[in-house]
Amino acid sequence: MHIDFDISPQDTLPIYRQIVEQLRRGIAGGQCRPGDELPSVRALAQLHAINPMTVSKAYSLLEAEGLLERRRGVGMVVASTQPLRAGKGERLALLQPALQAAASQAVQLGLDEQAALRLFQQCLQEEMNK
Amino acid sequence: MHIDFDISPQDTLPIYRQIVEQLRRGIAGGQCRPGDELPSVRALAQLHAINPMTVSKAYSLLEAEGLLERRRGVGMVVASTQPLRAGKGERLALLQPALQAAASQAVQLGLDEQAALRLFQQCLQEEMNK
Amino acid sequence: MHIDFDISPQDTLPIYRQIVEQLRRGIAGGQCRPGDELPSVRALAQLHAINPMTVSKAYSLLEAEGLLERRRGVGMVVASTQPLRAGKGERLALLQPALQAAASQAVQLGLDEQAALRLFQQCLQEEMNK
Amino acid sequence: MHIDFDISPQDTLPIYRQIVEQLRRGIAGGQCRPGDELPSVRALAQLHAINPMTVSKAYSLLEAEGLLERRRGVGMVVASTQPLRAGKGERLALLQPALQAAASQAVQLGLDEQAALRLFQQCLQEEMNK
DNA sequence: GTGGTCTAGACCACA
DNA sequence: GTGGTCTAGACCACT
Repeated sequence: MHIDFDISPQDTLPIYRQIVEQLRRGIAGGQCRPGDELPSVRALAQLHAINPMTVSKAYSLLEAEGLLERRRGVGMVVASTQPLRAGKGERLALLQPALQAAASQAVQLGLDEQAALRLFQQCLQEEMNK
Repeated sequence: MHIDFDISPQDTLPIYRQIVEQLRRGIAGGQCRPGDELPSVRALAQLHAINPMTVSKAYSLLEAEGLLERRRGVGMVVASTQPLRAGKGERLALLQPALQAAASQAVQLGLDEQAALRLFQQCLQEEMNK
Repeated sequence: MHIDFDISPQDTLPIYRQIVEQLRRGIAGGQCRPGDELPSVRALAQLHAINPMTVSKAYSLLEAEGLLERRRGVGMVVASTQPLRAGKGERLALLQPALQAAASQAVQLGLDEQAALRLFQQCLQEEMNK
Repeated sequence: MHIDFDISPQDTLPIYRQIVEQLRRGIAGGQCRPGDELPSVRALAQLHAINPMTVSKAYSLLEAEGLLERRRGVGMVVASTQPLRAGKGERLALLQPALQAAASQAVQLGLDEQAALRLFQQCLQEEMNK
């Protein structure tokens, strides 16, 4: 598993939920495939200088959701029941909340559609070139 | 003042910060102009079924920031020291974080630029017709 | 809410799951009704001499499952989306795992059906007279 | 020895204790008799896809308890000091905890005695036909 | 080595 | 007062 989590402790979104959502997207997007082993709780905790329990909490939630499976004494793996990649509609649905929030902000800021779209396009291109 | 706040109690962003940020954008976007009166703490609290202290906390923070002024007997008004509307570059800068986050999510989901842009356009149009 | 939890720290079932399952049964059985307030995390923790986080974990899981709702600043209540009492088939399904385990043990112990049933009847009557 | 262990890795009861308790019941029930040879650690581990150390741990505990004996070159056998079969009262006593727990659950679920008994009878019959 | 559970205690957001 | 999040650290079960 070579997903690199992007953890921001000062984000309002709790750390464990940052992990949950990034992993959820990684699985839906096909970046993490069924059977892939996840970084160990301790490794991930140390890498981002956070507490192991915080990572564990995220993993447990995803296990309860059925996205991850626990292999006793081995670690967590992406559940074999997951599709290799979610359908496009499903992935767009996962993206929608973020775009709705951004659209709401754009309108409140009195920006026109074209300006907002151009900025988003620019952000997308930067992100893809990372 | 006819800014209509969009409050989601189950959002991870605390309610008082939802108010603060929406008002900040309303001022930057020119929707709220210097001297405009804000809804009273009680009115806003009742309208959204939230605690008056939550509203009060948001107003106090904005007052401390200099965006709002407390007028005795009148209530809170948008500070007269505010520009009528922030410059477009400034407003785009305020929008950028949300779009960067969305772009990052889109890439993690394995979505292509076109699909993401179309969805954003759709969100913008829905938001403008509210 | 007057559900009295029966917590055994030395049970192999983790404490937070003891709470989860007892509450699940209490709701399915109609003993806890939609809107009922739960004992506060701190109160329950103190009553059973366990850590508040243990209780909190149980409540969070039930919230994620949709059985409980969080009322900010007030506490947890039984979700209003719950039926007053689950259907009989559903409640029997919740009981089945325990009975299957007991049946397996009875067979391993070489006990006959009549003896096992009589003992269960006796246990039921004792339990009902509590 | 043809005791067939029923191992559930996802059960909250640790695997080594599942083995210990099933064997304890098999001995009490007369299914395993003094001198009976147990499956080898490796065989049992392979059969249930569990770690040999887990099986070994279970056997060691039972040896310490005096229920099993280690015979050099042969393996583990049921201790010759065991009675052929425990008395019926004793076996019922071993079954009681499981039934008490089930009875408690039935009452919490608001089920009546008849329904609970019928379900238990059904479980017993299924178990006997295995 | 893996994850799970629990504790004790701190600080935050909300009413 | 309510619950939420996080930390640091201990011990357990399993590979």
